Amino acid sequence: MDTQTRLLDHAETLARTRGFDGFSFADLALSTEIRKASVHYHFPAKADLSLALIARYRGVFLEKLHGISQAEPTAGARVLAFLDLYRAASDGGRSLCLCVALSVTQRALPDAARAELAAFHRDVTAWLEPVFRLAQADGSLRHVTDPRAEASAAMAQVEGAQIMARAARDATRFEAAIQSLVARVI
Amino acid sequence: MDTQTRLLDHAETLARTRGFDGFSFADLALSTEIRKASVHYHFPAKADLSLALIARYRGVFLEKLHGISQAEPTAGARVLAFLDLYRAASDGGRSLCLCVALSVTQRALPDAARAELAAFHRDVTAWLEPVFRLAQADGSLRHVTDPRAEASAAMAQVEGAQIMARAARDATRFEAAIQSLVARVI
DNA sequence: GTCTATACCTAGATAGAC
DNA sequence: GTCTATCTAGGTATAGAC
Repeated sequence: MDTQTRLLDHAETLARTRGFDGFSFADLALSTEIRKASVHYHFPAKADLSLALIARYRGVFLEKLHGISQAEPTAGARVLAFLDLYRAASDGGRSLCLCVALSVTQRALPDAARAELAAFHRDVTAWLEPVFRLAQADGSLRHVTDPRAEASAAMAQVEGAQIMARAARDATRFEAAIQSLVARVI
Repeated sequence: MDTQTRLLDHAETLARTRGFDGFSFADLALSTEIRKASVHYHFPAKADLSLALIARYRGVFLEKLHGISQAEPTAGARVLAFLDLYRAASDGGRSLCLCVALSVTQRALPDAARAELAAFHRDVTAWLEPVFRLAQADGSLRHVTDPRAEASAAMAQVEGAQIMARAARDATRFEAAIQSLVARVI
């Protein structure tokens, strides 16, 4: 695997477990076993790293969503698979979705990274909305009256669930927070 | 107003707008117009400040919740008032509830602060659960089947809504993310 | 209680050799 | 592409005068 990819992999893990401001190029250098200056060769500034991270993450995540659409015919099954994605990202409260991890970063991200982040949110809700619309048609999820509102709400709920699990370092908090959605699946 | 209180007020604002790691004692000294060393006199380490902040915040927030219970007789009205609290805390995407701001902090909080944070989450969901139970009795909120699950979900939803509004610096994201809950009020 | 001054450390980033 | 060495800025914290 090339150095660039290894750096992104380790940086993603660090950003998601400690927050983007919670690791330094020194930490990244340690975990990839190269020197700090070499990290700067690949990513001159941390701002460059943030952009590369979120851009890659968005592509990979969208692929997964499309995979769900192809594998699951019903809206209920798609929502459950969506929750699986975020459950995995939460990793028992040890980790956050990269999007959440960067969203809560204090230090100003470069405009390009902020735009990627906004695009990520837009893409995910844009994927969710037709899922809830499908639910109205196939009846595999109860009480859907406004697919657009449901899409926003579901995203907020999984993001909040990750935060709660992380604060308590307790995986069951995530489950408790999404239970109301799971229970609506027929 | 005494210095201690002024320090806590400014520190709370800074923590909620920039994140707890996003301000330094130097920033706090600047905004309160005393010297950095004097800040250290009141709060020897930043860990002490985190604990004082969350402990005070929990008390104040619980007071507000009790106020809602007394002022609003129906479950629907209580949920709307609860949302008002978080809408105000979000301040158009410029701010976060202190609890969220500290929950997403990268740097390890002292155990006592972590315990306060967990207690805050526990207290709020403990307040929400009987509200949803009341909804089942008074019919002022649609589709409540599991008050306990609803309490967890509502908390996740408002926390996630704050994160989304903050990431986009856009107040309408908060509204969009809680719309599904608002629409359930009769 | 508040101040000036300072010590210590870490993070981000660059220079220049190999 | 990777290294050693170094610079600078800023954050946390303390000493000691007033």
